[in-house]
Amino acid sequence: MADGRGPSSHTGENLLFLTDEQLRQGIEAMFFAYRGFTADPDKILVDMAYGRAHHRAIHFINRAPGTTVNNLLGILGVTKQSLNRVLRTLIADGLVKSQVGKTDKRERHLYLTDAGRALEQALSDAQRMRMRSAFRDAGPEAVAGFRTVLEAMMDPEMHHSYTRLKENGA
Amino acid sequence: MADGRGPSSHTGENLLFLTDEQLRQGIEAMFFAYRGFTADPDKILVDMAYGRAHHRAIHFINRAPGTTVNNLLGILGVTKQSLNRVLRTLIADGLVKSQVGKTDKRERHLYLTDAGRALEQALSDAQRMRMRSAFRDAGPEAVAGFRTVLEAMMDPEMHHSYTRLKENGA
DNA sequence: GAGCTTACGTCAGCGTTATTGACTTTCCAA
DNA sequence: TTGGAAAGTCAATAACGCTGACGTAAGCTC
Repeated sequence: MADGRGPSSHTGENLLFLTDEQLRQGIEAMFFAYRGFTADPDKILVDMAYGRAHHRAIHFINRAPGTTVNNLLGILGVTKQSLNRVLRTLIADGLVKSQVGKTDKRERHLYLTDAGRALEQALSDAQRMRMRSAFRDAGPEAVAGFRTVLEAMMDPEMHHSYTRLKENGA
Repeated sequence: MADGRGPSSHTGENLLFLTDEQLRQGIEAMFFAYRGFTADPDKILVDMAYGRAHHRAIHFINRAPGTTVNNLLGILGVTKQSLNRVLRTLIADGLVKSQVGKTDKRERHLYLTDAGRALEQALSDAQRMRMRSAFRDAGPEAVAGFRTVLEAMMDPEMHHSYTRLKENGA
C-alpha cells in the first residue's frame, strides 16, 4: 500500500490506498480477474448449447434446492422472460426438475436432477480449482480482505442474497 | 486438502479457508460484487446508445493513450470485428480519435477527444465512487488482500496486461 | 362468491455484445 | 518483389438481456 511517498501522517491512517490511481487499479483488477473467473466454466459450456446464464441458474438451484422461480429471479437479477428461456431448456434437457408447490400450488420449486448435479459438479470444479489456487497463493489474510472488499462493493439487496445463501450453506 | 475435519495440523497453517464452502462463497461474492461494480456506469450508458463494451474501450484508451487497435484487442480479449463495431461508433460520435501511425502507417493510434474524456470522467467517477467507498469501509489491509487474490485469479496474459498498465499509470 | 393479486409461463420483437469466416487495402520488411 | 502484419469491412449466427402483452391457475380478502 504505502507506495514510497512518505510515512503515514498524523491522521493515524495512511490514505494513499484511496488515490484515484489505486482505485483505477482496483477497477482494472476486477475486470481482468472476472475474465479469469468465468473462463474455465465457459470452456465447458461452449461444447454444449449452454452459456453463462445456464451456469448461474444451475449454480443457485444447486445452492438453494427447492427455490421458487421468483426467488431465483431476485438472486439473478434478470427478468422472468430471460430466466424462463434458460429454465425451459434446462428442464427439457433433464437437468432441472420443476415441482408444483405443496402449500402454494402457484409456485414451482426447482431442483437439479442427477444429470444436473453432474454438470454442476463439472462446472464448479473448474471454477473452484482456480479459486482454490488463487486463495492458496494469496493466503488466509488476503482472502479475508478479498471478501471484505467484495461485500462492501455489493448493492444492499445483493448483499442480503449473499448473506442468506451463506447462512444456508454453512 | 484439509476440509474442516479438525483443527489445523502441524503444517502450521490453518487451511479452513480452502474448504469447498469457502470457495463457493468466494465465487458468489465475485458474482454479486461484479454486478455492483458495473451497475453505476451502466446506468449512465443506457441513456446514450452505448453499452459496457463502449465503456471498456473508452477506459483503456484513456488509460493508454495512443494505443493501437491490435494492442487494445489483446487487452479487451475480443475479436477485431467486435471491437471495430464499437470503435466505429465512438469515432463517428467524436469521442475517439484515430490517428495513422508515424513510423508504421498501418497502425492506428487511438486517443480520446475532449468529449471522450468528459464521458470517461463521468463513467469512472461513478465507478470509482463505489470502489472508494468499498475500499474505505474495508481498510488498507483488506484492500491489499483484495488485490492479491484478484491478481492470483487472472490468466497469465491478463496479468501481464494488468501489470503493464499499472506501471504505465504509476 | 366476486374481485384483486400473485406466481408462472409464453409470444413477439428488439438491442448489445460476442462469435466465425472471408475478403480487401495498406504498408513494412526481408 | 513478395510475404505477412495491421486494420477495416461484410455477412451470418448466437447468447443474453430487455419491454410489452396476454393467459392461466391459485391464493387472499372483502
